Amino acid sequence: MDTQTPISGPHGGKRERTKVQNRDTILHAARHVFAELGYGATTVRDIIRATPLASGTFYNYFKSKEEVFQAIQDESALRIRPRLHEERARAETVEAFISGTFRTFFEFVLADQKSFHAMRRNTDILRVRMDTPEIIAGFEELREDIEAAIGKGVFPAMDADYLMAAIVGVAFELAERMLLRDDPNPVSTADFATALFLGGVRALPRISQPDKRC
Amino acid sequence: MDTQTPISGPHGGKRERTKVQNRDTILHAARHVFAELGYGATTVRDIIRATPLASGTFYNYFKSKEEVFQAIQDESALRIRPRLHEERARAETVEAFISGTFRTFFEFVLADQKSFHAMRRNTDILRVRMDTPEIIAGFEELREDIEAAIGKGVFPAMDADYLMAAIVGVAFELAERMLLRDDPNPVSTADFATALFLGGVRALPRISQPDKRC
DNA sequence: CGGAAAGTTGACGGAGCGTCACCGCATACT
DNA sequence: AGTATGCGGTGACGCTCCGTCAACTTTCCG
Repeated sequence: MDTQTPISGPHGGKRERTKVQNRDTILHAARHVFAELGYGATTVRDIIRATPLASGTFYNYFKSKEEVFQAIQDESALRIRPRLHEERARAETVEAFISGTFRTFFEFVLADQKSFHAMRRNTDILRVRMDTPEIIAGFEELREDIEAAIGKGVFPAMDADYLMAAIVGVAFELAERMLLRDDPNPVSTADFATALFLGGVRALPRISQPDKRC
Repeated sequence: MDTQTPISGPHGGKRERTKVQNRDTILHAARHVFAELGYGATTVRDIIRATPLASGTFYNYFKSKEEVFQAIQDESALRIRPRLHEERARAETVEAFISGTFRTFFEFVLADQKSFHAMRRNTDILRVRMDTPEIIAGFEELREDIEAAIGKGVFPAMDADYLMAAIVGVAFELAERMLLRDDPNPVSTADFATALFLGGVRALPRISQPDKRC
């Protein structure tokens, strides 16, 4: 007995195992293809071809390339969301709230560069941003954290929705610019954003020679 | 003579006239279809079908739906760019520079709502932003205007590239939020952004009840 | 008026799409 | 172990969209 243990248990079953394995195979291949061709140029067939599976099998797991992409994005969002939330929940000051958010985000983006680039980049001039359920939840969590901070008296009472949008806009746009630089520096990028949100343009770090790059 | 004036001049020629007319027909149809289906779901065939022209004719004018979309975007960009530039060139203070930029932008977006929405919205959760040559030129113009303002002593010496990115990020993200509201108000939205850039979070307009909408 | 050039047409081969009847293998039951 | 059951992988199929191009129509101009 127990020679090659085809345990029929609900989790050790062959069915279950190949199911997660197939899903993983597809996601892995998709990550590769998206990075290679960009989101826009990628076809479902490209992903399938990068896989030993048949086309029908793909559709057992995902409805479209959008859904695959979404699954990949959600994975990233799920990794960073708790970090951001904890950072902000701990914050006793505006400084800690803002700087913690930006620093965590830019550091994550740099580490997760590949996924972030695939997310924003596309063929040529078309940029794509997919706001998956997890990402939208992240935005709403930010808004709630702002509202909580207002409640705690850390922030003045203001339009939390607009502030959330402003933070998101700056975070994504600066992240992209940061990645274009020769030596991306999440700390100094976060410092820039933090100074802006704390004191406005006049509080921005002074520099003698603006960091000029195309 | 001069019954239906088939003037053969280089500009009154029938050839020339139908050329601009066809192009216009396609652009008009495309605007309609993009607004109807969203950018992602639209196919070249959809645009052709919304037109009395044959498929081959379409390709005499545009290579792809991307190119049509780009032409539409460029049109908007060409309308707003000079306004923004003049506003900023006139600015003698940081206030005027920032507030002029945001106010002009949000007012334009509201008026041009349809085009902007087609630009950002897409099927469900996928957002598309196409940075056409004209739009990129607009970003670079903003950076140059910032650098010029630094030169004039209006701005302190800072990372103009990052500031440009921050302004762009806030402008686009707030514009989208603004359009989601029941009664979009470009002035108060611009006031919010301006206060943020002038004095940071603590300078933001106070409100008793945050404007909560999903 | 007539020849040349420019522009339009739509049918065509090629590719991606999503489906579904088929079938092999893991699972469940005796 | 042997057998029945049905899950899920397979890939060919019908469909749509793609971009092209040879044939045709219209405009231009001498």
